[in-house]
Amino acid sequence: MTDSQGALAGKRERLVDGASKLLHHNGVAATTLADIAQAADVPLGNVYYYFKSKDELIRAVVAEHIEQVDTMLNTLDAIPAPADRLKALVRRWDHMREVIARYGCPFGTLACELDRRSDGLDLEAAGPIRLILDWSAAQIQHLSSADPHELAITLFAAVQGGALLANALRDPDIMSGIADLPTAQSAWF
Amino acid sequence: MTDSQGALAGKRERLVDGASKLLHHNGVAATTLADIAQAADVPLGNVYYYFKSKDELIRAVVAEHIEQVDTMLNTLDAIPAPADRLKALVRRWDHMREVIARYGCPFGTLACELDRRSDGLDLEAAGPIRLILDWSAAQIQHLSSADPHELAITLFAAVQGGALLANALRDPDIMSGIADLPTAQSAWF
DNA sequence: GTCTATAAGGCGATAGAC
DNA sequence: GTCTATCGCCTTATAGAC
Repeated sequence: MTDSQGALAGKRERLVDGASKLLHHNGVAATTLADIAQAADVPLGNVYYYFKSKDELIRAVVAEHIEQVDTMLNTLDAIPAPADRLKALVRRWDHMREVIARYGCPFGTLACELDRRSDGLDLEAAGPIRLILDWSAAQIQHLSSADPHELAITLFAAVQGGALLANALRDPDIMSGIADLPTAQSAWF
Repeated sequence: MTDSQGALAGKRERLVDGASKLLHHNGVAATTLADIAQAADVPLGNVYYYFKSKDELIRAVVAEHIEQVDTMLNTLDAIPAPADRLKALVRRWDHMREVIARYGCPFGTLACELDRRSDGLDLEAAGPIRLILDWSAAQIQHLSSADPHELAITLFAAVQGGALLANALRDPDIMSGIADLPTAQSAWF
């Protein structure tokens, strides 16, 4: 119950964690329930005791992402200066550069793939992105007289665009280049 | 033979054009050969006379994208000043902002979805992006003493990140905001 | 070259024993 | 609550008439 990664965690938790990883690495469409069940060491038929459909399992993954972002932003709030909080945010993506170069940003790629749907899931998948943008805008409000919403978008667009290019070109250094930008360093705040 | 969009174009051309649109709007996985055949007004079984598999049809779509980018860049080359060429490049994406807000950048989303594969198609899908980056770097070389490759990535990352956020938030104005940036305006070249 | 009919396989989802 | 067996559908791909 307490272990968030290992085999001792609850079955529901193992299913969500396994699905999260597989969706990121292989994409939504290529990931089957059989794959997820195997990764979580749960028999296929038992998945439906915890989730009534594949879509609902994906929804749980999105909710888990939102939870992770929320935790991350709360951690960043402990940093005294707002400008340093923003720099630390960008540094998080730089630290994930190897994974990003292979599989892209987990939030960005999932939003991109689910955005093509017209059930509610397309908008839900934007949740983590909305959270980060709103938080960033709040930090910027302390720093600049310019439009915080617009500056937040500029900042995170650089991160997401950098992640996309790093992934397409399989080049982790692109993420570092983005993190070193004056933009990301909040020199213009 | 000469019509590139209408029903008079050759079947192969209609198939590629229809597939290109459907892959952009619905994604690779959700698009079936039956959908493509119907959009192109070609019987399902006949598709296999022109393409030996779905993957090869997707490959043809990527090749078509590369062709389109090549044509676009040649057109931009007619603009006298390199700085104006770069601005015009970014403006192209701004002009597509409504489509981008609904379906994302055609090149970016396709690269993102195909990047999760390990056959050759993942790297081929990065072709349009590579072309644009190389061309941008060449323009920047006329303008700045800084690293042209890095500046080109900064510029196009802003465009691609903006497209991703515009799509996730369903907000076309984000694309305009990116186009108005000093970065995109090449103020720092 | 064109098209219909269908084969072959994989998937999400369910039934029902335990 | 757990798990096995399997159903029914959809998709890619092919066989073969025209």
